Amino acid sequence: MPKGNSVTIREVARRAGVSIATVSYVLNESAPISEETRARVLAAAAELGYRPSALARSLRARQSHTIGYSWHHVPRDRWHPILDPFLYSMAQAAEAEGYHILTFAQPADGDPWRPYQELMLTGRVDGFILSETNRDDPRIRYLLDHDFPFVAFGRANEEWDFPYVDVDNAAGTRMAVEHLVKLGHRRIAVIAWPEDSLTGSYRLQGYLEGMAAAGLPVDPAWIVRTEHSEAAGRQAMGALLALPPDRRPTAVVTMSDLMAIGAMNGLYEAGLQPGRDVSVVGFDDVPMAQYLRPPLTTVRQPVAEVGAKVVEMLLKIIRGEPLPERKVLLPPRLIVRESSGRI
Amino acid sequence: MPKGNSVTIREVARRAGVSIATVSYVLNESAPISEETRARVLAAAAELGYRPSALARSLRARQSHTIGYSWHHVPRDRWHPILDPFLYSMAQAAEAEGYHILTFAQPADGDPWRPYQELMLTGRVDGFILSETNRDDPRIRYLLDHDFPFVAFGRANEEWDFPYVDVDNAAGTRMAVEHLVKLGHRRIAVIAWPEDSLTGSYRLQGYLEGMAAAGLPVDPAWIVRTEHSEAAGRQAMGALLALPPDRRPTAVVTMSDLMAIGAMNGLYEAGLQPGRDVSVVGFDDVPMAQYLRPPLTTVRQPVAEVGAKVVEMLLKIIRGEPLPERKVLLPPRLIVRESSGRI
DNA sequence: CCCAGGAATTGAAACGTTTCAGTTATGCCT
DNA sequence: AGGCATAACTGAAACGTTTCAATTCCTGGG
Repeated sequence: MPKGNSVTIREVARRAGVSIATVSYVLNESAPISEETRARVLAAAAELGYRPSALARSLRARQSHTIGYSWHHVPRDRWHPILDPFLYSMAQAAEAEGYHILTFAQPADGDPWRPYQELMLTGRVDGFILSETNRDDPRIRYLLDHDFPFVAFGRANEEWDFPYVDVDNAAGTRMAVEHLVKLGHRRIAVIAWPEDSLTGSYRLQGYLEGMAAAGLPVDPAWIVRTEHSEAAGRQAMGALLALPPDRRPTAVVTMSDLMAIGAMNGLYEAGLQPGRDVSVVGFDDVPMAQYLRPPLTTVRQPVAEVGAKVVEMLLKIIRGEPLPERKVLLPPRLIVRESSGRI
Repeated sequence: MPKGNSVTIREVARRAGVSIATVSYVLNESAPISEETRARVLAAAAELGYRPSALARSLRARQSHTIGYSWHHVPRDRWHPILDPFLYSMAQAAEAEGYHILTFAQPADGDPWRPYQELMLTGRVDGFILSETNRDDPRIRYLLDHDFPFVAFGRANEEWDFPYVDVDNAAGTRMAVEHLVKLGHRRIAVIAWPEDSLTGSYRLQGYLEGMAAAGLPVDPAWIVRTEHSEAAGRQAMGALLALPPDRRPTAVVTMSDLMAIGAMNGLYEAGLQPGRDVSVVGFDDVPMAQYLRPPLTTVRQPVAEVGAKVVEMLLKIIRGEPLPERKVLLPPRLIVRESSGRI
């Protein structure tokens, strides 16, 4: 049977010959204590290796100093492009302020807000970070209705007023289009997500803005909406290649690196070479992207910054401090590699 | 200022017209209570939406019902091949038993066991899951010395007695070699990790066993030890290709998908085609592997099973239940795709 | 010489549970 | 009818903190 720890404030007090209140005051520097007593308490605490119980402290303060985070699990043929850096930067930012991240699974069935409710009602967390939000997101609805602290990585309904940090998705695809235009492309297609994806609609919008800014017409056949998978990306590329030569796009912008890879594979299947015959641009800049053949031009999201920012904002909310900016949009960066072709 | 929750057992007791002890007994079914009272308490609790405070409960029980997990952060040009499925399966397994996973960051500097110590002494967690263990792992040493509950995904020094679950790495590379031998290869190389990697030494050992079992000699030049990166894999392949034709390997086993990708890129650079001119096998089966050109033959680790198992074992330890098997080795699976060539 | 006032310290309550040790009411046996 | 076991329930302690309110001890002013 392991012990864990068991030295309490009482023992420190006894060893230093003072009351537990004094020990608490010394350790938290929350009351004037004579230098001599202070030194004695500190010494006793150090000798015993005393660390205050986070549990007792939390109970008393009614603050768990914990932040909840859950992510959507994806099937094994896909991946979560940002989980690692996002979670890591959140953990770092939280720990710098004495908080910790509690990760929980999103059960496949049942109301999506259930686990949030449970954590909230049992007082296990002081707030939540959400990611992969969408329009009518039931989790946001729930937290908003119950006035519980949270910050989202991603937006939702325009009319819902809640704090979020998001990447300027439209700017990302706009930059991709601008880059392709600069390379001389005029017929640029987009492999987009279904209409129910809010993030997808921002990215599509960026494409449209980019085309409009360049004064290029958009053939409706160039906008392919399909699900987020490699196979879908491949099929979409097949459909684009089936267009008559004068309408066939010479470049394709996609919603994700996964779909970009599908698109490139679609080109190979047709005997074409990505980056030479047709340019392809992805979104996410997963680590693999740079090692693909050809290396993938893609839009990199400032994931670590988002992670640090959402935590910073959430802690302000939890502490009741004013929140200077409730809605933050961070710019992505276009990483140019060979899949978009040579200049 | 958000409220969180605040309905306590006291209010439930008042509403049901009983003492708080009775409420507790009803809710935990830990004492005989008349059916009538039971119903009244349950009704009161439901009407108030009462959920017991996890904090108070933990303090009283001296159990946080929380498990700590930390992972090594990697630079952006690499990735953590198993974080998502591993963390997810752990969270699921833990939650089924009323536990949660606390994730924390490993600071770049300082003793690696510091964050473990902090969490342990403050009573925030009841135990830890470790991953990416190695020989002389200071975290294992620390937890062992302090007799604190933990289970590792991965092994360490033979003489250290601690509970772990690991994938049978040797079996993985052995299967890879067998597969290649079956395809007719006789000169099979391995791109391995530096000697200080314990996991790497198991995987190398499996390669050696596979070669021995097939009665094939191993040319020392076929064993290239190098760091875990795409560039290293590429250079290693270059070195292998530089061997004289009669010593040049026709197949290569690698320690990871990342290095396999490097190896394949090395082949392309030399104007060769992976899977046709030289076979390549990876390790991990990252989601990308199947979309590579050619799709990568690789060893898949049963990550979700490991996650469920380590949690199951840790909870047994925490609860003081007997642990039937302290050292578990799970078999990996070879996923055959085209990078290893046609039969 | 007394007392106000401040600095340093302490006792005890409170946070919300669980559970031990008791108290009441009921029914049964002799 | 009296005693006693049992069932059902309750009061209070305890988990380890923080912090309010109270207490002690000085010092200096009148």
